Amino acid sequence: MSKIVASKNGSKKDVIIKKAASLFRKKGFKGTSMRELAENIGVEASSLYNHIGSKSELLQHICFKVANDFMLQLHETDKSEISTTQKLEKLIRFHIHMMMDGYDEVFVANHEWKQLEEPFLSNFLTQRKLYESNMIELVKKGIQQKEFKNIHPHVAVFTILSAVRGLELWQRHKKNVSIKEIETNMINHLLYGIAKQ
Amino acid sequence: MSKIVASKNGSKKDVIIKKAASLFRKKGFKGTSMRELAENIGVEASSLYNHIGSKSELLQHICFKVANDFMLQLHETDKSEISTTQKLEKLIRFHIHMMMDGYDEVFVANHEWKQLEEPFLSNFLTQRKLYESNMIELVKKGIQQKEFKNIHPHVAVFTILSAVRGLELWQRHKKNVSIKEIETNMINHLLYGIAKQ
DNA sequence: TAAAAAAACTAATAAGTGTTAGTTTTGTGA
DNA sequence: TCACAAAACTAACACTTATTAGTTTTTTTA
Repeated sequence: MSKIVASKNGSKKDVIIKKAASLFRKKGFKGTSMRELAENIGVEASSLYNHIGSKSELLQHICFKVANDFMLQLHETDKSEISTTQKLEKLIRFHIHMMMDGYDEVFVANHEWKQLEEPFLSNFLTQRKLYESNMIELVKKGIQQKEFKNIHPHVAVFTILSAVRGLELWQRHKKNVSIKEIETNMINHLLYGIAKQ
Repeated sequence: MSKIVASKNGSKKDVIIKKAASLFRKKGFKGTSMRELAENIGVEASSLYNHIGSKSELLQHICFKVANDFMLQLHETDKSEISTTQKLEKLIRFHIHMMMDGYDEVFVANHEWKQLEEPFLSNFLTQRKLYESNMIELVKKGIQQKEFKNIHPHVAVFTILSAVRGLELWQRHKKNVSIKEIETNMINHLLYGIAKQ
């Protein structure tokens, strides 16, 4: 019937992946059928296979694109000549912006990676672990340099990662609070706490 | 062949729900088949229907049990005669313990509620929103009473909820860090921050 | 120990899954 | 305008899904 419309900067495959990310977020990977995806694009299910290899391939593409983006930013931040506190702040800000700009993709990478098949599953988990280790090292350095309190680096990193990850929940309130406001408040909260002392 | 073994305090239905929670967490609701669930219990799929009504019913039971537990604790905490900071701390501690004791169930309630069917889906979301509003009010009071800094209550609550929710990620590191240690560190982090000032 | 109830079984249903084969339509460049 | 390639289509595949009906086995009760 209709035809998959390629947007200016992106192949038809990209259009499919974008829509897949949106549906996978809303209904989950297993909860989204290829027929449903096709219908949302305006095409028959079998036509999708002119552009992609398989359903799993879609998930792989989404997950590893996100993982890559975060990894890249981590390395870049690590190299830059700023204080450890500033590095941590920069990373937190990047998380916040990724969550706002690439909501569907980041969400899917966070929640649907379990549905990856081997060897992609192992690969993904390795990358994630590597990312975490790097952040922990950063916090450790901050403690050594007496920029941070004598906290448990592991717990601190997970608390931060979880908090920014929770920005998912913010999509529903986008209208009421500005990104800038969220960003400032969250960084203050995670770095300086909320209690007066 | 074999028979579903009822544990001392729990009907056979409870055994099924417990196993369902475990599988739903590991493989997702849609990713878990009734045959798989049955096999894990040691019984044919059709036999499950002597004890439960449907697959969805299992998810409903898990989600609303968790929602209820949190709601109850919130009300109880609200009534108790302690400072607002202490109330917030008590709630955070409850979240941490729920996550540690009822890991599978809390995880499923957090991640698989989307798969609920109406009217349960709406019902669940309403309850969650109510919980959030109550926490926001608590933080607002803390600010009025000058216990907390002049933060954005909405952002603060979501940051806290997200952080404790992220305790999911801790299951893999249970061996290396004690619960007590996580608890103390996380509360300090969320209330007082990590940066020296 | 006989009757009743509970809970297992086998077998089947109808619907839905991802994916492929083969064919027709559409768009493009010569 | 004609040939070629890209991308749509229809139809089917083999398999899995949740659930039901009907039957047999096991357990409980009297």
